[in-house]
Amino acid sequence: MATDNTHPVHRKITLNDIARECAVSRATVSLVLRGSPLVNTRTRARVEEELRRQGYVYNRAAANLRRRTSSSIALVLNDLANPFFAEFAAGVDAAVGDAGFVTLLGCTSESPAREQAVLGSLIEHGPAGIILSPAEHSGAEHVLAALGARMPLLLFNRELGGDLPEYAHWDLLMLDNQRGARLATEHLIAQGHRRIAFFGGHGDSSSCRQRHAGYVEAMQAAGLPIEPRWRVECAPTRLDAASRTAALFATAPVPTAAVCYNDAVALGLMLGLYQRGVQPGRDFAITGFDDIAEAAVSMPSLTTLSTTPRERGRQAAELLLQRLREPAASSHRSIAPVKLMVRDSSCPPPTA
Amino acid sequence: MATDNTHPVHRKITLNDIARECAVSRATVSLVLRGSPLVNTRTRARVEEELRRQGYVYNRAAANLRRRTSSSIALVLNDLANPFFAEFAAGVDAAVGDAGFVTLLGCTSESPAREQAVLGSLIEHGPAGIILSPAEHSGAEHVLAALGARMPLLLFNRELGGDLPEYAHWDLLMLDNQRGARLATEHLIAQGHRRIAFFGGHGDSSSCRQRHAGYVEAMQAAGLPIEPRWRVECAPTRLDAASRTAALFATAPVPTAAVCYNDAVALGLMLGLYQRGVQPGRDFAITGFDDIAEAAVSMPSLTTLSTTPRERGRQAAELLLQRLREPAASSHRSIAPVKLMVRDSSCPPPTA
DNA sequence: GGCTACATTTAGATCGTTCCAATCAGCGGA
DNA sequence: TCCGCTGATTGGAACGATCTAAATGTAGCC
Repeated sequence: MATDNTHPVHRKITLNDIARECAVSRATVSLVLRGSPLVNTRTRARVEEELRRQGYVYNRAAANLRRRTSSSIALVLNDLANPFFAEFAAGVDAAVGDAGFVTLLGCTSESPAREQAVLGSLIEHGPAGIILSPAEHSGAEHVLAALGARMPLLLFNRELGGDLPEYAHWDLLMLDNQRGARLATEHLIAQGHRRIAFFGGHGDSSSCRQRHAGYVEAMQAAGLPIEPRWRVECAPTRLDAASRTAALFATAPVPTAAVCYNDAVALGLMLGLYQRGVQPGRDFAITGFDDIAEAAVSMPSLTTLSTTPRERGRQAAELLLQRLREPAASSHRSIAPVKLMVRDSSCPPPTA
Repeated sequence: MATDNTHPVHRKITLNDIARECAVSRATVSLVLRGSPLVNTRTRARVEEELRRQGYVYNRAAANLRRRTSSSIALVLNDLANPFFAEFAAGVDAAVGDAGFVTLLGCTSESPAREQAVLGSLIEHGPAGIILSPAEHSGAEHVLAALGARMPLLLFNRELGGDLPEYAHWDLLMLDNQRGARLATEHLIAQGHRRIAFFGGHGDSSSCRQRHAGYVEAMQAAGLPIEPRWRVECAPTRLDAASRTAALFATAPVPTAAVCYNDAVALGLMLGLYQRGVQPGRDFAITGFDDIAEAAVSMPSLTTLSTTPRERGRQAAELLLQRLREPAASSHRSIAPVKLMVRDSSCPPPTA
């Protein structure tokens, strides 16, 4: 709980040092620091000069202690190495910084146990609020145990398993996965495809379930068949996707297009198609999800759904800051829109 | 300096609350928290029960204030959205967390002005030390102005321009750019190439200069010619690299291989070659630098230099922690090794 | 001179923790 | 009975800032 692995720090210049040297009181120096109009112009100048001269640095921790405030926001991510979350983190940090807060970072590596430990360690530093992208299979009760119900929390990207206590005002920011996959599917249908597969991802991932639901929705609305063998699961990596390509072509009739779980899977599928002598974007249509950097420059360029993770980061930070302003407001669910980027990979079906 | 954009926080349970309820003193509760052997087993049990019951959370800021210690490390990056730095950050955070510290994050977006602002804001939170990957063109005097000379600092990836004050014990961790590029070039030479280009990157980037120097070193050691027109500059992006491909083939004799500044450039060059009807890995050899995730699954797979950014992150954190243990030790420069990953893109030259 | 009004400054308590020196109970030995 | 010793506990002063209420000086006015 209070294990000791901290480290002593060099002697620092304090308000007292400045006050003594200027022959004024601590309080006056404090007023100068905060730009109060109460202090005389001449004293202010003297004090400011002395602050510069001694290289004073403000001790925000001490101020926060006295004022019972906080100046940090914790950001807890399931996977920082994923470019999507890295961009998201950059967006969060920018907005958090603009608001005069600082970002406390924590990574959970998709482990609920680590998530609980990280949360427990971070709250001891007294953040004003927390942005959490939960680890897969993380439950509400763990988060509640680590944070208590009063800590302002914004959940990003995934819902928590288990029951939310209704007295916890936790906000939510999700991608519109379902609508995105529906848009992609509708686009393929409009191109003339009728046999469309849903490729990649795992059924136990909530984002994958939502995207699949959007696909089903569009197919049903168009009266098109949903063949179970056109639902191919794989890990969300290029490599695994490439190796599962054959599953699409096992038995006739074969699909002419695939809605992929995400861009990594889509690019892997492209690779797999090339290896079978099928040219994506001419013989077979593909859509992705995420609009990662490579999507625009792959061969063919990839039709996909743009999620603008940096924007999402800003939005997440702003939602949390809003919550800090009104702690008692009822909890808010936001669904971020996604945008279909039509490129070359979503060709019409070959006219047989 | 002390602008007010913080936010009040809900009433918290303190040592006093626990002490009162257990009819012991604050000091005893504090001893319990820190697992001191001084307290009686029965009182300890009573206090621990009460801590749990009231959902006490330790206030590390207050403790740090009293003990004049710190429990955070600041990590300041020029570009978090870059997967290389994202991995690096994940490594830093893991090691920092293992040591019982927490990571304060800051992004500078390659702007020296922003870097100074971010550093200024972060030190007010009293980190024990700082890991800084400087913005391009950031100078030692700015960093010194923001931090003072006593703050333990580890520079990663880039040196600072301007003069280092010799009294500042700043440590350094760099990639072995020069040796890496030399290895790649030597590998191409061993494959039989004699006309080898250096492709991509900008001359004002120090990592690019180092890599180019390694290329020159290998070429000269082998007695091979270095044609100025085989040094093609471009932005380190796939798109720009693809569009500069033609520059390699402007005048005969044309090169049969290229050492690329990094993987993004190498993948862009592949794209550009395909568009000219040249097949990389058969008609033309390519090497990259970084070993990003796609390098192993591109077509052809990319021979490149692995920099293991997550490992570098751990290493950076550990170097800084070591410095905290011995603040007065003389400054230390570490060069991280890179490893040549031979894959399909570095074919022998076509036997004409 | 005595009064109020205004501009500036300040002493001292406080935030939640840790540290130091002091206290206290119990017990055994001289 | 007195002394010293050990084990357990504690009061009060820090840490570096802020806040409150009160003090100080200085004019202006009758």
